[in-house]
This record gives sequence, structure tokens and C-alpha cells, in this order.
Amino acid sequence: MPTKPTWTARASNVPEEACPIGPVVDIVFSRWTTPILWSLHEHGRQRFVELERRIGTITPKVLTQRLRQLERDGLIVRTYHPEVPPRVEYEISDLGRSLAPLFAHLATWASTNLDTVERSRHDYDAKSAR
Amino acid sequence: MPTKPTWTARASNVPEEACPIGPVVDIVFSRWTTPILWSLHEHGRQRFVELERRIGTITPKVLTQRLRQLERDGLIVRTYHPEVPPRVEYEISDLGRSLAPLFAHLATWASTNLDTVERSRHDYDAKSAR
DNA sequence: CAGTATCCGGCCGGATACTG
DNA sequence: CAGTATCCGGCCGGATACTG
Repeated sequence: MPTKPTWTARASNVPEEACPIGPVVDIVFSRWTTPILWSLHEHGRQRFVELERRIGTITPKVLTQRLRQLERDGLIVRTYHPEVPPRVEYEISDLGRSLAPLFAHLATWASTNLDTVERSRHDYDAKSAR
Repeated sequence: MPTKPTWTARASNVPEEACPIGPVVDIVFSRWTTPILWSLHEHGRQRFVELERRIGTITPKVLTQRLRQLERDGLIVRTYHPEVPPRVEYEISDLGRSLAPLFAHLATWASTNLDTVERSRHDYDAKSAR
């Protein structure tokens, strides 16, 4: 859980000025969580290696860390099948699924405004150059 | 711009499996951006020190970095008044303001589900302990 | 298969001091 | 006031090798 301590500290230091969405951002948008949740939501229940391959550039160590975090937060469910070789399946939970509209909202904002951001960056860099 | 290279790299390596909300997450939810945008949205145009005090635990160096990033992305507007002493004002842009519904959505999700996350964590930790 | 163990580099953010 | 310059520690994530 990457930046959580930061938010928590800030919230406790200056409670009245705390950004109300701080804690939830740490839960939902910490690193690798969106591709993992997205993959689980799109392609359903998956094994460890499937997720690993689908995400592409994540290492097993980090994937394990993120999956544990998401499981602890209740956003995914891990099922262990005691077979040989072992089989483990991950699926999105109801709580995780409840994020779908939010993600859709974000995707909509992106498709509408991402090119505006791009243009802004371009203009800013052009001005800085001269 | 903190984790951007990561997302970009992943997207270019495995385009077909890329999480579509990756890039926008880096823009909107990179560190300190939500409290800055929130403060600017709630309290209107503010000077550097006002923001610094309101956010509470951020250092000037980091605040400058984040403000520059947000300005470059077009989410805020910086106005420099050439006086002595200098006066600089920051305000949220139309593009930044367009994030308000999204933030509201996030706040709603948080108020509905944050205690579920808390309970899940508690249960998980209790199980791990034994 | 589904991870764990170790090592390691880079980067980010904090602290501190200074400036036009 | 609104920053910049420097230094520095910690942490996170990647690479690699290994295991029940």
C-alpha cells in the first residue's frame, strides 16, 4: 500500500483542510490497481499467470503484492485450490464491481478531454522553449 | 509527473491489453493533485502561500512542482502580477472544473463503501494473525 | 503453478538554506 | 512573496534466482 501513510498523516495533521477523497484515491488508484481490476472485470476469473501475461510488464513479486492489497481491501477474491500443481483464481468482488461506473466515468472524461491536455502540454512546452 | 513513464511504457508494450484509464489516472490522481485541485475548486483563486498553508504538510518545492505540472496539463491557471513583492495567483481552469462531477462520484463511492473496506481489512488482518 | 527471497538502483519527496 | 538550490534518506519497484 504505497502512498497511504502520507494521506493518513496529512489527514490527521490538518483534518479540517483534508481533501475528502484522499483515502479513497489511495485505495482505488494506487499503482497497478486499475489494470488489475480492469482485467478482472473485463475477462472474469483468472489465474495468477493469466493476469501476469495479460498485464504484460508486471513482475510476479509486485503482482503478488498488489493482489494481496486488493484482497485485503475486499476488492477482489482469491480462491486457492489445493491441487498439484496448485491452482489459484482471482475474481473481482461485488465491492470491486461497484467501481465500474466510476471507471466508466473516468474513461468518458478521458476520451473527451485527453487531447485538450495534450494540446495544453504542447503549448506550455512551446512557450517554455522560447 | 511521477508515474507517467510507467503507464506509457506499459501501454506501448502491450497496447491491446492496456488499461484504458491508465493515462488519465496519472494526470488526475498523481500525488498532491487532488488536494490542490480540491482546494482551488472549494476556495477559489489563491496565492502560493495560501495553498501552502491550506494543504498543510506540503513543502514549497513540491508544491511548485505539482502546480507546474497541473498548469502544463491545463487543469489550473497561473497568473503572475509583476509587483513588489511579487504576487502570483492560481485558479482552477474550465478543464479542471470539468473534473468536479468525477470527484463528487468518488466522494459518493467513498462515503458508501469506505467502512466496508475497513471491515474487510480488519477481517483479513484477524485471519492472518492466527 | 504460484508464488517467495534477495539484492539493488532510481526517483521522489522531505528538510534546510538561500534569493530576486 | 514566490519561489530555487542542494543534499539526502527511504521506499518502491524491477531483475534474478529459487521453492513447495
